Amino acid sequence: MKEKITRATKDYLKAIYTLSVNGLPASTNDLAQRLNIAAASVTGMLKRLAKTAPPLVDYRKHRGVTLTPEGERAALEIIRHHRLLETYLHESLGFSWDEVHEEAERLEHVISEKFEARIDKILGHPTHDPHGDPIPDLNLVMPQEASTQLSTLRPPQEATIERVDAENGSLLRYLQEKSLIPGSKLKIRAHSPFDNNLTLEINGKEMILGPAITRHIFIELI
Amino acid sequence: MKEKITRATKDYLKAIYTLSVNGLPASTNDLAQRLNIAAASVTGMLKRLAKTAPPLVDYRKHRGVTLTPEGERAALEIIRHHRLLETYLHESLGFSWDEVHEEAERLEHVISEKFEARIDKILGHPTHDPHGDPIPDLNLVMPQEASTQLSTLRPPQEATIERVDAENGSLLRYLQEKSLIPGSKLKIRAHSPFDNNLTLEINGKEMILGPAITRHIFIELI
DNA sequence: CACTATTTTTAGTCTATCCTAAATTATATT
DNA sequence: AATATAATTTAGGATAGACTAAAAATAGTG
Repeated sequence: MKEKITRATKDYLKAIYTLSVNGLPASTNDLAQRLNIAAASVTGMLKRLAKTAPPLVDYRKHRGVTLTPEGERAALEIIRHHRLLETYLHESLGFSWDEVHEEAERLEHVISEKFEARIDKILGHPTHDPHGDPIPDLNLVMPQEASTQLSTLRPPQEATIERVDAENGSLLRYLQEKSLIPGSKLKIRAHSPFDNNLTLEINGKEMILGPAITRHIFIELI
Repeated sequence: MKEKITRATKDYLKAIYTLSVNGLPASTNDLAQRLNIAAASVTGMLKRLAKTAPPLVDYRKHRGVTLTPEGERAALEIIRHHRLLETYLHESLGFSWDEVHEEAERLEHVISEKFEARIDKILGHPTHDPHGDPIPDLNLVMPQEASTQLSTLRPPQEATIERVDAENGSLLRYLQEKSLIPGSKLKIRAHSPFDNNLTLEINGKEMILGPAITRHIFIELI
């Protein structure tokens, strides 16, 4: 009775999942932008996804989509593949953290459960990928995700970087150069009003970062 | 000017390559069988492949297909991916030799040149995959392939198994159980006429094998 | 609350790749 | 050479997933 879940379907489910973390439905337009597909095409696809058996999404005209339990399950499976792969590419194959996303994006659709199990074991059942994103466990339970943005801190708070929310290669390379990576400890030295720049210290080095950057960095207070 | 080479295209090129090792064209029917596609569909696809720019195959009605230099290049790239992957899955991820084919079949289409280069390096630039099939090198030059069938030997010849030509999982498991794997040394003890069974000794154990098996095993005389 | 700007959907196409059934061509056998 | 069998091609469709242009619905603003 199970419908075949194609590559395109998986991409949609994954996108819907990440766009609706807060529980709110994902909009047609946001999906179109993230998937690089015309909005009209997204509408067509959502209709199809909504009438599979069992339905993968809950879609209502002009109101956006959410995942059904089945859809969420499928999304989590792919996300688990993706993040395990990113970790594996980084740890075992020496890919830099700005390269792993693109490669994992292609591999995630074709690896078997066996492949997944092997790399999971080799990596020691990791809970987070190189960007700090949580990896759903074998039962597809998603670990807690760091949710405090660096941009919300004020002196003299101190924190550890837990997660970086970016797929863009050049931004990631920039962050790495500044040691703005998961695990780094930092102290807030100053905050400037109006532009919301933060002055912070990492590894004894001071730097000033604007909100366009600090919004993408998630931390845990020390 | 380069045409996009799709997944289906690659599958066809690979199949044509392996079906025409001897230089003879591959037939529509053989391709259909190997690819599990209706013969009529193969005809349609071959026509398309013949009129890309540059053409990937040389196709003439009722005469079969051969690869053009461009087609052969593309085929060798995929075969390199496939065989490197099989080797990697076996050596580094602990897949058994009867499992690697299926997994590699899916992965070969999506790995990047970087991924290829990494596993090639990790494996020490292997020249043969776990079944003994030669792996084209970086310049796509194919190493010499063992071409003497075990079925042609007669007592008291001795040989080393170089290659096993099979994709079927249960046959592969059977061969492994009998130590009929690349590297094994064997002695021909007897040959029975009519049924062409061979009695041979491997690791001190004797066994009798019919031509349905010995035809798929390729050796190098000692 | 009416009007405009934005978002979303409808309608009509397109391409790649597959299918089945029928027609044609090639090969083998008398 | 005539015929039967096998292999191949033609013809006509189907489907998934994308596109553009135009229509419709929603949301924001005076």
